[in-house]
Amino acid sequence: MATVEQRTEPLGSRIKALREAMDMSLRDLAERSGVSAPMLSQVERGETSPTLQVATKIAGGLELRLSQLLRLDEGDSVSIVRCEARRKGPTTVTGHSYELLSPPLPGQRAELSRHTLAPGAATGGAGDPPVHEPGSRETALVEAGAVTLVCDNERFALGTGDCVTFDADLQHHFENPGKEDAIVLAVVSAGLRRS
Amino acid sequence: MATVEQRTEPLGSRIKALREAMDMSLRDLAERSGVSAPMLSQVERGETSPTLQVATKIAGGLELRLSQLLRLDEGDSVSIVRCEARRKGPTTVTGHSYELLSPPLPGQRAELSRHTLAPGAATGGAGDPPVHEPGSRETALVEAGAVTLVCDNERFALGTGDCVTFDADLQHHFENPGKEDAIVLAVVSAGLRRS
DNA sequence: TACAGCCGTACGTGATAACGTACAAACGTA
DNA sequence: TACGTTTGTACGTTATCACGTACGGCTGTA
Repeated sequence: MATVEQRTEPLGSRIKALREAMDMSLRDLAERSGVSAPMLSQVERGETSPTLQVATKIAGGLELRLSQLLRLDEGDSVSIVRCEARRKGPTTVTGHSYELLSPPLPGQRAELSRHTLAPGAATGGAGDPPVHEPGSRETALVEAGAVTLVCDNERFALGTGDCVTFDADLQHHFENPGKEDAIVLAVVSAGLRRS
Repeated sequence: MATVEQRTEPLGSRIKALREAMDMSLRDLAERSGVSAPMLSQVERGETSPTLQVATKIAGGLELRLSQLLRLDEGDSVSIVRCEARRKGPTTVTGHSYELLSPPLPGQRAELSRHTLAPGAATGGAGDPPVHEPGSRETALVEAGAVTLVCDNERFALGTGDCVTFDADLQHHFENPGKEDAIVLAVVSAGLRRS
């Protein structure tokens, strides 16, 4: 019977490396995680595919969330986007323009964009599409001017230098109530497909 | 026998919601993922805890990485860090100071920091601690001046407005070769514990 | 009213994940 | 050298995961 040769090895190696980095034996991790030592051994060597239940326990024993543990085997290298090579975002609303600063690669963890808002303008209308994918989270920094964040029908006033973090899958947009241009730097992290 | 009432429901609901959002039936997802429809049904209802193998397949059928799928059940709400409430980072090297812009909460996906580099200064020495946790990834935007990124012994020259993304668990630091202060905005995403 | 088609779920079976125990090798100490 | 301890792994058993099949409930069409 030709065993399917499933790609579970890298995770096993990762677990082993992390465990050893924390200077723990299999039995130490077993006690901390509530998973038996032999099971851990098998998982580390890729001889078995753990259940989400035990995988979660193992991650917990390593003081990690399972999502963090799994995320370790992705992406690579260095990627530069030159100032002049920034991708302009489509201008759908007058008074709002933006550029994408992070590289257009799949598997990015965070997308950086720089938004310019004219006085009185807003990013997207009241209840428009500018809602991000489920599970995504946004961090925004006001570089210049002042803006109002409207998130889930609540309003938050933000001045220059203020920084806000919120669930980006909620209905939200920024407004510029001032007399001058406002510049907002936005970091959207952990988005999904299916817009 | 009192079944353990394991907390696997939220993931199941998530899967169901995503599947329905993509307008797919259990059998559709079964074909796309290679997991049987009855299995999917049980997972969605939290009646069983899938193997990492099949969980990966399910995520694949939803066009997601498993880490992304799992990440959906964390965090919440809005969190503001006022300009004057920024936490100053410890100044260990002369000529380098920085502030933390993102909130000091656990479970953050991305940490935003703003670094000021005096002429000739560098963030951390040559091969010093400023290496982030395994698996973390960093996106840096040069706001002012020019800097040189040294990542894994390779050098990258960056001008104002340039943006770079790289694996932050590699040996790296920034240098300011210019005559004026340089300001770098850094986004570190997906870090782990255990520095 | 039928019938064809799909939906999600209950059932029974084989595969395997996860446990507890027991073992051989490596280490430190007396 | 001999012993106690700890390391990681092999073994056999039980729990449960994952499959294929089959069923009742809906929806739309003839």
